[in-house]
Formats: sequence, structure tokens, C-alpha cells
Amino acid sequence: MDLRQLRYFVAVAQERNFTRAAELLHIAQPPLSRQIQLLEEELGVSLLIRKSRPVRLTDAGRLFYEQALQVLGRVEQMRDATRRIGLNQNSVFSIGFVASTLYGGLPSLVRKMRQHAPELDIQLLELVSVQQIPALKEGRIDVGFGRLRHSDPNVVGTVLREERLVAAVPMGTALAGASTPLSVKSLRGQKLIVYPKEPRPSYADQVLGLLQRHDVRPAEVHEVREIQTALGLVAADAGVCVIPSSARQMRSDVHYRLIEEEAMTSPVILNHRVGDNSVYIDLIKRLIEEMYRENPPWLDMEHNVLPGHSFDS
Amino acid sequence: MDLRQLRYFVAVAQERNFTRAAELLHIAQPPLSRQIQLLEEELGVSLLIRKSRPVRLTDAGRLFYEQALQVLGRVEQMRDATRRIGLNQNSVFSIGFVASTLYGGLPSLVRKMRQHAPELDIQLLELVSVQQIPALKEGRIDVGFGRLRHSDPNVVGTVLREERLVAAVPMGTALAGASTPLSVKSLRGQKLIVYPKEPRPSYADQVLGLLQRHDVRPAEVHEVREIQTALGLVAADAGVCVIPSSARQMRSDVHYRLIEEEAMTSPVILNHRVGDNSVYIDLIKRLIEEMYRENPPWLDMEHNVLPGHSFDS
DNA sequence: CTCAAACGATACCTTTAAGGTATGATAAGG
DNA sequence: CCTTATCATACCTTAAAGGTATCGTTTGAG
Repeated sequence: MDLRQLRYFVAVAQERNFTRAAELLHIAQPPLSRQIQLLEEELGVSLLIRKSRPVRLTDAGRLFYEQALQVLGRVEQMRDATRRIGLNQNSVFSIGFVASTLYGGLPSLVRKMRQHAPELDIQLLELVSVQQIPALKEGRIDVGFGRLRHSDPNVVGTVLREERLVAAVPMGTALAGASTPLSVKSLRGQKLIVYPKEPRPSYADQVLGLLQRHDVRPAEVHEVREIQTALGLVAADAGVCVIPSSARQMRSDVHYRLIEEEAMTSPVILNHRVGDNSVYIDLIKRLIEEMYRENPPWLDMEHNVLPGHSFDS
Repeated sequence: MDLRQLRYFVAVAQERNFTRAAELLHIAQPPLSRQIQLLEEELGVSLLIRKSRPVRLTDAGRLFYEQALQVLGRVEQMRDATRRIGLNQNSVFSIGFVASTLYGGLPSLVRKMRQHAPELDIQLLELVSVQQIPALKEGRIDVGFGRLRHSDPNVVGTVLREERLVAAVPMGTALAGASTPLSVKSLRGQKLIVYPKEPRPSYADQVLGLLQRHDVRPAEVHEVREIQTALGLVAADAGVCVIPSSARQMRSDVHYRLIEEEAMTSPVILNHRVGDNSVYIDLIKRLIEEMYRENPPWLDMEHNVLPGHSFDS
């Protein structure tokens, strides 16, 4: 499959006539016919009904046509965006993040970065923690906000805060009958919902590891794509899940209880390359320190523990 | 530009070494070098810094790399989806759902199902709309709650409601300066964030298709995993996204504006196999009718249009 | 500081695939 | 039934992809 074939197919789908499409594409009709045939052979499905005049799309052809339009549009956009970056000499600064950090200070931090460094083109890339390390080393991102500790000597990891975890439990169940902190051992024998399902390892594995360390075995583990699904299933009484306390705002039709064990926390970690002396790394660190000094609502000191960190190394 | 060149470039970007990348691609190093040069000539920008070892990406190269990954992923997905279309018991009762239906009546419906049919083992499976049709035909699920219309004659699709779409825009931007409904044409030239990234086609494609139909071309498209990431990026002023109106509760630090065009809706559709006379299908239909008669808060009649549907066919 | 190894670029050749022409087969309308 | 339009097949030409040989540059070890 190739972009040229996509363009050829789109033309045929729009004209519903190979001869006219060939004219528009400035090629002869037989090579157009052959290229569409090659495409169908590669896919193993028929895209067009040729026995009728004008030709009609099959169901697969209709789907393929819509998708092809989008892919061709995406290619156009990436060409334009690449040229814009390359020709305008804007600096790009890439930030990797795990989704849960969007409920902490990351949105504000990015806004402050835009204010302090308007010349930067800030790219935001969702990567689970384990993906951030190679991404940093390969230069695909410049900093990363992750949730898992690592041991790579080429990447500096600084714990910004340790966020307390809470159990989201279905309304109307026994565990929902109180609001006091509960022991993680209460989760024994429960159906556990974990996320994100892939890529792994991820926060799902962090939770499974913490439960294991506390000798807690759930009755069933159900892996789902992401937190919104997990909390939705809790609302549907399909099980319980363990989430960072900042995510409690997502739904109000489930019950939340703080997990009392002090080890039941999830760190938020800033990662960057060793020896990266970019002024933007310094700027990020300074902005983070300022934000923490301001004690903003999302920091929620009742559910976060700050390690005695500073950025002086 | 061609898919082959994108694959070549991605390999070089990942290996940071032309010789190794060539080996992985099963071609010789000189043609790889030349193809990347042709690509750079066509774009008119440099993608790689070759004077350093290992080679590094330029800023334009980094953006191009991320975009190329997305495009290649899309091509893979469209191939798979096209092939899938072209080419479907205590009693377990499986319900497929798209994540956004968890913010509607699905959790309540499942609770009612559990009450009315306690003998059922209700399995909940997150599947995007297009995955639900083969899943129904193959018997992997018994009903599905999806967002995309289909034309498969073997599956009955009933539109339960048409949910109005809203634009989530960053605080402090021009579009956030009003609360009145806005025209979809206002999204021209904006950076658009779409979700879910995979599998495809999905709600992301529904939005892209709707924009295309209204002749709206965004400046850039950024695909992310799911709505929480999309809204978080909006909060970080990384672009705008189009969401179902029920999802507005997820974040309060972005601005929402109803999109005024009447066609800018996303249907919620109940799908089941033709001729499926299961008492549970009848039960689900009855429960849905009861729930809609109760006019619950999530139904939000201001942002939903009910088609004159009944389940009598 | 020197040298050898690694690695990307250039030149030129071979092979492969895209496209063109001629023509056959089939659908559809008069 | 016949003619025209349209897609498929066969075969040839042309253009581009890929291979080999080799040059120039970077980097790290001694």
C-alpha cells in the first residue's frame, strides 16, 4: 500500500469512473486499473463493484475511502507542519507525560512555559513512564513527567511529590458505607479494575506491585484502557480500583476512600537527560519550584508528601 | 513523500544510525541515505543532524518523526479495519461499549440489569464502535453501545439519542471569550486534538469526518489516547477538541462552547444481532425505555435530541 | 597526536516497478 | 441487436529504487 495508490483510489471513488479518474490523475486508464487491483490484492478484499456502471464502492471500499481521505489529509498536514518548523527556525521543546499528571500541575506549568518562552513550540506527548526513558535518550522528548522510578544512569529522575492513593468503590456496597481511610487489606477478595492496559509496564503494574507487597490478592483483575473506563465500571458495580487522589474529581457517582498505608503512594517524577544544560530545563525547574511554593489547590497537601528535594545536584 | 520514505525515516530516527537502520530495513545503506535526502529535498528542510554520532534529529525531524509514526499507525489500522469489514452463554451476557457511554446511562442500565436478571454474568467490554459489529456477529458480545452508524444488514442499530457536540477550548483564548454557541467553522485554522488514537476508526474519525463535511480544515491534528488526555492538553493550551456534551464534567479548567450546527451531533446507538430473540435483549430495551421516561439528569434534554424511535420493528 | 574503524555521501550500474499503447471483454443505452 | 463507453489484459518503454565500489569525515583508542 502506498500514498500514490490511496490517491488513485480516492480519485476513482470520487469519479466512480476509471477513465475520468485517470484523466484527472494525468495517467493512462490501464495503469490506474492495475494499481487499484494491486491494492485490492494486498488488502485481500474487494473495494469496488465494477460490474455496475458507474462503479460502486463495497462496504470495505467505503470505509477505505473515508480512511484514505484522512490519511492523505494527515500527510498534507505533517508536510506543512514540518516545513513550518524547519523553515521558521522555531525551537521545539517536547514534554512527555503520563495522563494522570494532567490533573496535577502540568497544564499550569505548560501555560507558564508559554508565557516565559513564547518563542518555543511546545510539543506534548503522552508516554507511559517506561517509554519516557528511551524517548529522552533518543532526543524525542526533552523532559518527561512520569510515575515510575527508573535506574538509568543517563537520565536524572527527581521525585516532585508522592501522591496518596485512594480506592474507588461502588455506591451501595459495604466498603462505601464509611468515609474513613481504609486498609489496603480490605481489597482482598474484591474484583480489581486496573488501567492503563497497554503499553506496559504502567501505572497498572505499579498498583499490582503495591498490592502484592501488602500481601493483598484480589479475586479478579480486569484490565481496561484508561481511568475513565475504570471509574465507569466502578459506577456500574463491576469492581473497585485504586487511583491517585487527584483523580477523584472525575466522577461523583462512585465512593472514594483514602488508603491508609503510608507506602500506598504514587510518585510524580521529573526526568531529563544527564548533562542537559538547556536554559529551558532550568526554566522548568524554576517554574516548578515557584508553583510548589504557591501551594496551589491541585497540590492538595493532605494527599501529597513532598520529599526534601531541590534541583541542586 | 511516500510511506516507504516515512518507514525509512522512522527506522533511522529510532536507530540513530543509517547503517543499522538499513540492515533492519533489508536494504543497503546508500539507497537509504539517498531516500532520506530526497525526502528532505521535497520538504525543503533538514530532518537529521549527521555531523554528530550518533545522528540526531533536528526540531523539524522530531516533529516529522512523531507525525510519521501516527500516519504509519493509521495506515496499519485502516488496513486492518478494511480487511475486517471485507472479510462475527450461566449465561454470560456481554456488553460492548465505547467509553463515552459510561457518562450516560450505561452504569445505571447495568445496575438495573443486575437487579432484574441476577442470574446473568454481565461482562463489560470496551470496544470502539467499529469493533462492535464483528464482535456481535462473532458472538463475542451480545449488545453494543456505539457512536458510529453502520450499514451491516445483520446488525440492528437503534439510535437512542443524538448528543450535541461541544468544543473544548483553552481558557484565555479568543474562542473562550464568549459562551454562546459557536459555528464549527470557527475551528478552521485551530490545532485540533482528537481521540481515541486507536483502534480505528473511532470517535476521532467521526469528528474528523464531520469537520471535513463542513469544509473545516484544522491547522494541525494531534491524536491522543483518550478524552482525559485531550482535555488536559486543551487545559495546557495545546489546541481545541470536540467532545460530546456529557463529557463537560470532566474538567472545569477548560471552556466549553456548544457547536451550533444541527448536524454536529454524535449518536448513541444500541446494536444487536438481527433475529436475536433473547429475553435479555427485550429486557434491555424495556429498561432503556423506562430510563428515558424518567428523564434522568444524564439525558440532558438540552443537549440531546431523541429520534422518534421505538423498539418495535 | 595519530591511526584505524565506523559511518554517511557520491558515482555508477542493475533490477524492478510504474506507466504507455494496443487491444479484448463486458455493460448499458438507444 | 448494435454501438459506445468502460474496465481488464498483454506487452513494451521509461523512470526510479536498490546494489556495489569507493571517497570523505567523525570518533575513540592507543
